[in-house]
Amino acid sequence: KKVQIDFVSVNPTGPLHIGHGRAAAFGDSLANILSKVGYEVEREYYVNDRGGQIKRLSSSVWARLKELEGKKVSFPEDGYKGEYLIEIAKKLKKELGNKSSEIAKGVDSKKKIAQKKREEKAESQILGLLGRFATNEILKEIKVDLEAFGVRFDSWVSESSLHQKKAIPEVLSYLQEKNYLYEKDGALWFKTSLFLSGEEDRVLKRGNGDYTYFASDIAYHQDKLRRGFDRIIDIWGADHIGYVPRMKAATQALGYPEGVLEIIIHQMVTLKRGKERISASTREGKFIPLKEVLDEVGRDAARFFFLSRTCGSHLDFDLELAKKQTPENPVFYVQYAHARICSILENARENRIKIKNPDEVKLDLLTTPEERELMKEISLLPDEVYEAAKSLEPHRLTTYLQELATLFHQFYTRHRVISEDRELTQARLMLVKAIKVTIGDVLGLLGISVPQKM
RNA sequence: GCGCCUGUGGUUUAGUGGAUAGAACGUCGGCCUCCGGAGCCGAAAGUCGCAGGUUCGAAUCCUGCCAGGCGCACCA
Repeated sequence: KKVQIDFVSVNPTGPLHIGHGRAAAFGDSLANILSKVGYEVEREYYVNDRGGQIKRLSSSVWARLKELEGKKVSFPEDGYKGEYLIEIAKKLKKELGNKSSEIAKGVDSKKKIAQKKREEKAESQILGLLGRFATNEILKEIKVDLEAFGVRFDSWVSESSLHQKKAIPEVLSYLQEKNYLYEKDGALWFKTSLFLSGEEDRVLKRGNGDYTYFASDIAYHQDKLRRGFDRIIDIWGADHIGYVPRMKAATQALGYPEGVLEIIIHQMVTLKRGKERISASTREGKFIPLKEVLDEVGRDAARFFFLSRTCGSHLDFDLELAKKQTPENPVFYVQYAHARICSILENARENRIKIKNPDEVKLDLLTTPEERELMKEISLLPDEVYEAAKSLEPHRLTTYLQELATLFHQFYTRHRVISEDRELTQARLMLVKAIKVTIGDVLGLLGISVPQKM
């Protein structure tokens, strides 16, 4: 069966921040888990590279560009205030050389009213150019950050490619045929209320002829559904919660059964610095970049932290605390168990102990409570993975790993693996090897590294 | 105002209607002749937001209330 997971899909208007890290860790790990239980999984990133936000981005870049040229500008009120746009403006200036300033000058100086039309045209052209450049640059940064976080996508689909394919008018005429649309106040509306009581009808095509985001999103989902997936999973932030019913209604309108589209909402990550709460806003430029978190607490610790909690819980991320906790982070507890086992196996090798074939080893020698608990725990692995896949909850696996590591550390302090008793040594080496494989597999599913040494 | 989500020791949290609610951090006290002390053992710390209800049995299901988060556009 084929499943597609759409996650992160951050608008290319700013770098990834801490909240996106949660979605990235969650989606990536979920993809690993589903693939482990036999699904053919595709990871997709949808790029919203059109619309009002890109216009705002463009004018923000333009303002930064003018600033660089020493002009006083009033920064657009609803613009993106983050400093990353200054870097992009610098880059833009370098690549375009003097050309940009000439164009900007031409537009800036409004001399005659007759010129106004031409200026407006030039302005929209420049903004378009700036928008494409900035979007591109930001997307590049996003890809670098994702790579550093160990997340790779199989497929990137952009909103503008849907426009090029004329996918939106196509899907609208389909809905029109089905009689799911109507005109009112010069706009084209979708009968959401037909599918869900309590939902209001929504505009798909505005009075000025532009399509709304909802319209292109319907086209996008139709495109996905046509690609033949048995399941489509969208992972969205809580700020899109109100959008869920609408999207599900649209899927039904397109003639697909309820349940093909699953939408997982992960709650926001609220940032704390001591007692002060900071809401992560890209627009205001107030956010902690994911990159910064990775540099400070590390990829493994960050992923484990995000994956230790249910995605429905509101998460307080205290950067100071996270940094402080780094050496005590449970991820090291688990990794340490693995490294210890590697060290035991290395020790066995140095003592020239040959590890026998499984069928030659007397496992019934493992009779201590610690050994029995460990064997029981290891045998739970398939169930744990299956349950994590079924419930779409990767965090079960972090809990499992901690339990397994605890049992191992207890066993380790109470019993020696390598001893005079050769038969017992063989049995324990086998046990310990099984634990190693188990920890390695699960850490792999979580996208966390599996160190031989620490 | 309406909708969705969340409330579990000081802090961060796990918990698929079932036994004495598990951990981790922090606090206090122990454990290195011997495979890695990033470890182990122990202690203090909980009216599972509050109040009802369903049930033989509720942190878990239902209702109401309180607190916090996120939404409620011809924005994306």
